[in-house]
Amino acid sequence: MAFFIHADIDAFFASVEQLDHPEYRGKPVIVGGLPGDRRSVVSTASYEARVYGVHSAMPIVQAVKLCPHGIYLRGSMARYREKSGEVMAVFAAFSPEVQQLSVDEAFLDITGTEKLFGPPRELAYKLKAAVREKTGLTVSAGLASNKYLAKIISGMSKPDGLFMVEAGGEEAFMCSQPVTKIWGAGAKTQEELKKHGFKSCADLHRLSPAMLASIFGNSFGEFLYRAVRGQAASAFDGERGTKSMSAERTFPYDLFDEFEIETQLFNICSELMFRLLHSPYQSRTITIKIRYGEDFSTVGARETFQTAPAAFNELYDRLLALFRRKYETGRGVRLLGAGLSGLEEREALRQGDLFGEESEKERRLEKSILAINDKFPNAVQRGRNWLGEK
DNA sequence: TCTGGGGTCCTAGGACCC
DNA sequence: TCTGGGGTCCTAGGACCC
Repeated sequence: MAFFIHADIDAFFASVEQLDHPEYRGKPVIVGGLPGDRRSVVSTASYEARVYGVHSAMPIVQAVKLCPHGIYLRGSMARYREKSGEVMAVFAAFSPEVQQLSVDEAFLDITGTEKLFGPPRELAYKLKAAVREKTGLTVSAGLASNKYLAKIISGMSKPDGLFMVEAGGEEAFMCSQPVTKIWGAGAKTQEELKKHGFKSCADLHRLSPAMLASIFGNSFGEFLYRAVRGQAASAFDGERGTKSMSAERTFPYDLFDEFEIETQLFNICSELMFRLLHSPYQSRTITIKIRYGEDFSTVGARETFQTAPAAFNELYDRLLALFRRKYETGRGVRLLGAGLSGLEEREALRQGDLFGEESEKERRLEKSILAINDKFPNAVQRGRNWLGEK
């Protein structure tokens, strides 16, 4: 009998800050931005802050109104990644198969670990205790016969929670839940469900696959059919290699000056190239993304080339050309982004690269330039600004 | 109170080839 | 003289998640 745990670190970013700064403990901590930061949103709020109604994705300005005396922080991803690694290492001691879903959560396949750690509930207690002892953090756990259900129930008794659905009880459990608990049905789908009068999962459970497909489409209909039976585990199956890479920036104020916009594109491109060169990937498909300030509308453009860009300049030239084609001159730019998709392992691509050696030299040169840029973030930007000043 | 940044997957339509 | 289907690759946009 297969069994899984979904383990989720409680209020992760905020908890790390409280761990690193004892003076923050017991106080409302809000990670995501400082009170003056326009257009920032809350990334994580500590439980002390949630009491005031502050939650993830809320604009910082709104959080400040609800909780003016809170401790506001921009946060440090490098630190969180480090701490995440510590927690994942603890997970790995309890299961040979740990599937990390994001920086703060993972599935553990605990099938057949009974002899080592006892029955699932006992293992979960040991796991939680070990995480707390080794890292100072608390996790909430969901235990079920499949990943999908484990994921749904790990959030049912936060923080420091443990919730289990016994084998055989999956369907009955889901039917007792409102449709809002369906993971994978977000705001738009909830609206749609409400419109049709579906309140609980039991309402959906009554429908045939064909009926669900006619309302929600084949793919999503099938997903819902399985979800309300507590069986949508396949949502987490399959290979999970990296498929795309992107960088984007929202500006505190809309940008109107074309030179400034293109300078920002240059910076975003540098960041993307830096990450690309530190990855094993290469890509022939580039994407740009523009969000206009006046109506928050977002447009994108994509182009696939015969070859992957061999050098930074080539990537930038391609992105710039695509941007100029798409951008409606005169409109204020709120967000600018660049991305690479259809990522392939670099070696495979290099086979068809006639100028492999030349490119390799250029790549090495650029790697060092970008490394300098990484240490002195404004060096490259200054260069471009200087070039641009008449 | 306007609404981040990094991803994944799905849909729909067009181009092109057989 | 009008018009098949299937497959593949590509683009734009949107829903969703943490």
